[in-house]
Amino acid sequence: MPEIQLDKRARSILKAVVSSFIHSGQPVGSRTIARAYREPLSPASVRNVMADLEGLGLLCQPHTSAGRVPTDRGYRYYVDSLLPAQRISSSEERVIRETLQEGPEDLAGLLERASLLLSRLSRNLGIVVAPVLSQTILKHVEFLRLSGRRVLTLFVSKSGALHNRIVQLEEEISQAELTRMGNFLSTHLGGKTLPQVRKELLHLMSEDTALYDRLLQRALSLGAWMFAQSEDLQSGVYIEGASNLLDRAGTQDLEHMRDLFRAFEDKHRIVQLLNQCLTSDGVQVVIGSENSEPELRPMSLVMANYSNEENPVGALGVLGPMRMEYARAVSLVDAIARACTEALRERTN
Amino acid sequence: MPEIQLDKRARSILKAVVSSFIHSGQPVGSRTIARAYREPLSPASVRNVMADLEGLGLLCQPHTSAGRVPTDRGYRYYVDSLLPAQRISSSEERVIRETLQEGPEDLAGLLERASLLLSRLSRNLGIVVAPVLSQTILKHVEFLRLSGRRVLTLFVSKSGALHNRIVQLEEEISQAELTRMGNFLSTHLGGKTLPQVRKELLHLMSEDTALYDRLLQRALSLGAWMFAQSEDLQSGVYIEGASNLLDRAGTQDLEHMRDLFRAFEDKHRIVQLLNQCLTSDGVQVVIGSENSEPELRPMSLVMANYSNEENPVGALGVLGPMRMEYARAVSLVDAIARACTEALRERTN
DNA sequence: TTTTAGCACTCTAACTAGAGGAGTGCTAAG
DNA sequence: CTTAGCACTCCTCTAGTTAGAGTGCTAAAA
Repeated sequence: MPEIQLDKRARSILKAVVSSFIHSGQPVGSRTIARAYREPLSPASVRNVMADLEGLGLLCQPHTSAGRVPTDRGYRYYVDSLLPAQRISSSEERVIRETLQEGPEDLAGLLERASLLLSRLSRNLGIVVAPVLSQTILKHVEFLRLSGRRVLTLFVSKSGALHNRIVQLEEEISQAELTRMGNFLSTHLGGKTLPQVRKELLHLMSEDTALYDRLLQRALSLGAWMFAQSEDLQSGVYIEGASNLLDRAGTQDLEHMRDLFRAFEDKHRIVQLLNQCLTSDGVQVVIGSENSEPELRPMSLVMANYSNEENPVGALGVLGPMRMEYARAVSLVDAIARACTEALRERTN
Repeated sequence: MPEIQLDKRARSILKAVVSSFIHSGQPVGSRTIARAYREPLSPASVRNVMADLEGLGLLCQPHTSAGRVPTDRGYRYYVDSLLPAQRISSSEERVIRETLQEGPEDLAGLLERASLLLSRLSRNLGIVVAPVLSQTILKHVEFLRLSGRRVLTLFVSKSGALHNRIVQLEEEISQAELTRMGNFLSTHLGGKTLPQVRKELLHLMSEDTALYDRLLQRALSLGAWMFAQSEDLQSGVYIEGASNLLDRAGTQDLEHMRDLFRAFEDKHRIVQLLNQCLTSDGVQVVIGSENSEPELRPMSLVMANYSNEENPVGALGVLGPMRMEYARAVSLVDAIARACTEALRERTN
């Protein structure tokens, strides 16, 4: 895609068109722009510029005698080069900090609250993806005998996330023995990330098995099972505010909405989509057809990652119509991502 | 509401009208019924009967020259007296059993699967409410020191449900001490239901405090905090299949859908709604305006409860348009509720 | 007494035609 | 380079018309 160079007036007019369309949802005519322009400029002049912008593929007309509407590339230019600097209001900032730092909940609660904030404050769909397991630091392992050979295996991460599964053992084990097994694994594996845990387990198992009593051998194999599986443990996705999307949808968008909702039933795809931004910092904006998922083509996604003390671990964002308020969404996502990072730090210190 | 007595023909025609409307979604004319009738009957005769049914408030016309549509009372009569006996197919039955009994997950996973089954098999919205806390039997208490004075408190129920919160202590406690506290509470409170646990805690605390060392006193107060709060721990709700609802919605139902989705963001209300059926056995059907929630008025809800070995503990159901396939929904909800009860029994034995 | 054919009537959905209006592109003058 | 003027396009809204489905009523048939 060629770099597009626009002179000052063209930039100014493009910005006005996009802003106006975002605000009204109606195609923007030359008169509207001319009126709103600071130095008086005739509609005809505006039309000339708009025709140029259309030639560059930044604007288009729904039909010959309608006003202009931004194309995907138009939005892209707007977001990249024209976005009015905006900070979230200090009162909103405060709400965010208080909501995310005071909660008495576990990690899941924190993330759900974050998603709710994204949704409420942007009036769009809020999405939060839980920390990836590869960055999760193991804190504690516990085995609880539920009944007979049924055992609840659970581990807690340093940031307070809780993962659990139920396993059916081949032979019964007493709770006392299970407790010993849990303590053994907690002591030997605590503080490591899950990939490290897996490696360490393999290492321990390959050592001269005579060193360990039979119980601990079993502990190792149970641990291996637990953490081997943890790859497909779908890390949670927290989606809030579906009704916001429906609110803005016109009657003809109904089909899009159907597809969209159906797509959202496959959480795996959402995770992958959001986790793209684990590798690069800052807020990212994906506009309309740039989207890899066909169902999201008529939408835009504003997203960023959040970190534990060292690395990006999870992602969050706002999904809305292409004519969303990008300036606001960007500052909002940025603020909430930072607040999540902050809240995570507080938990682990 | 007066008992309505209908003769054989009227019942038969009402049934045909409701069935036809459920199937087609179009107002049903007298010709349609006359054609589908086993013994040939003229449209005029059918019209007479239909006029009677309209007089009884069981049918109505969208406008003078349209066919008939069932009223809420019409659906009610159909569900109460005309519902064709139907059992779920044996292959579906098998899918349900396998899905709900083989899963290696915790309780949350089981309930999510149940919700997914309800949604997929009914092509409507599936809703499952987690077991109420008042019936939850405590299995184990655990305290984990996350950092500084931050402690993850968690308890596990007999059926494998896991509840956790994070608490900020006034003074630091070592993990060893926390473990002792957890063991103490597990031993003294395990096997009791949560209300019993609360009572027992109060009792223990009121005893001569000199009997206990300081640590155990702290354990008691932490436990009291933990379980006192557990009342507002929103028991989970698992809702799946929103896109199904959208699929059937016509363009003019868009507003209803908005309201509906907005209502569903308040999970508390959903819990209350479903938990109504904890007190009475069997499948219950709530039709249209019978619904207590105004947003659900254009919808119908088919629901039932599921039990642990003794008592009803949770509820599940299917929400769909008033013209849903009641026969199928009823048998489906019944089957899945039974399967959940069964799966719960297996877990706790 | 019950059923049915016939008929006039009602109301909607779909189509057509025309008026009004917003907005454009082009041209020529400032 | 800007702008006024103008012809043109195309959408949207309204009103009027038609076709069709379905009804209720009446009177004849069973």
